[in-house]
Amino acid sequence: MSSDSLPTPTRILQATLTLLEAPGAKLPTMSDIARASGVSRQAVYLHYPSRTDLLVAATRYQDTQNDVDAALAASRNARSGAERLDAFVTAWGNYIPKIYGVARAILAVTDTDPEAAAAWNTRMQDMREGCRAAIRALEDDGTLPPGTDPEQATDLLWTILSVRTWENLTQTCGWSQTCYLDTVRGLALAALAQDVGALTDVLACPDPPA
Amino acid sequence: MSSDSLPTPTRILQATLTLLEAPGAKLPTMSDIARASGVSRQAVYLHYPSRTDLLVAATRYQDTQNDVDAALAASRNARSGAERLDAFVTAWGNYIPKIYGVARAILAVTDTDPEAAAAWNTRMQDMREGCRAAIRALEDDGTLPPGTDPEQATDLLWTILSVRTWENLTQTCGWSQTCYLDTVRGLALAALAQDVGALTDVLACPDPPA
DNA sequence: TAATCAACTTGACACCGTGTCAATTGACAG
DNA sequence: CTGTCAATTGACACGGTGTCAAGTTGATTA
Repeated sequence: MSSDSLPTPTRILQATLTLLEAPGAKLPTMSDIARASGVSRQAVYLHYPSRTDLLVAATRYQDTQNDVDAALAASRNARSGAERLDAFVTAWGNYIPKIYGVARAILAVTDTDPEAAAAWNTRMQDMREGCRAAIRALEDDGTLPPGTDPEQATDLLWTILSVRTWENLTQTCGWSQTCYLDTVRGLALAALAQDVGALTDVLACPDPPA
Repeated sequence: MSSDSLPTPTRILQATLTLLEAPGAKLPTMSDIARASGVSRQAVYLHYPSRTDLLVAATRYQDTQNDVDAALAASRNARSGAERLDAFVTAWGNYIPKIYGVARAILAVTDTDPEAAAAWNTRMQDMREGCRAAIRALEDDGTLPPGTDPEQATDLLWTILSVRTWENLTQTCGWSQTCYLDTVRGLALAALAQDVGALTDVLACPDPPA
């Protein structure tokens, strides 16, 4: 087994991700994680001094595994601003499901642990850069609505693309991923690229509203 | 003091709301609440068997105090669908800041306590009815984008008007309430009432992006 | 005046999860 | 053989929730 030969910190991270990504799982305790890692509870603390540290390390590890930057960089090749926005929404929207488990765990402790909140914020700041770039491309095209402050447009796009929005539509409302993508893409184009028809035939997915 | 003459359960609820509504406050413990109520910790459990029960009771109490229904009912008088949507967004958007403290506390335990999640969901279901009605008005006007399923349009509006969205824009991004309102109104009109100019000059609030 | 009853208090305790500490084991390297 | 490092074991403190039993207080009723 390759997992036996991996260094302990990595084994712990992988076990953490496995627990976090299990659909509909309860938020794991340190004991759960230790057990799943095949390691004592104290060994976990030996490598990650607190639960928050571990969760943050888990996101970082996950990012290196998934190569976010590569996925998001694809949108840089788009010519028009609208195309770029489209590509960015698609790339990020498809990335969210991969990180949702970890995001959920971090967001859950965010209310009580300011350190976790800070870590998550800087994590999301990177994504915000992508929003910023997409908005700037629209700005160059002159397709932004008249009188729009690019900073606020970035905030809006960033909010539309937030994990919470994804969670609401797919988890609470039961939308499929493709339906989510179509809608959010249409919403972004309609609101920020003045694309009138962007939402035509979009809100019509054959989904059972769970 | 009028608060001395109030029945204990009510005093507890009021103290809870006061703690919850204090800006930037930590989530209060049962001891905090008892102390603020001028009552022993066990007296709290005497009336509310669990923290979740207390929080849920606090929202209900708050709703009766604020008379949500009256505020939201105003939107029923609008003639056109777009006007109705506008009025509803304004009414609900102005209600969110009042309930945010409690909402925050309930949402925080939602991840671990399914009972709290259920209570909050039914709480939000009422609001969803308002979304549904606004969408239906647009449907009657024929202003919904072609090929739109009203149920999904409702989901989308409901998500746009979610507490999380408000939280993201006003708390995290530092937007003013009026800026939030203008933007969300514009977003809803642009996306669901095909109002092309709804976002013109809207994303231009003189706010310091905190 | 005395008994009663409900609301409330006091203080203890169990349970769980986080985080800490100290003593111990086992393997590997010089 | 000895040191060192990683990991284990088992104990403990702390904070928060929730429970329990015994006592207090004050108003009502006999």
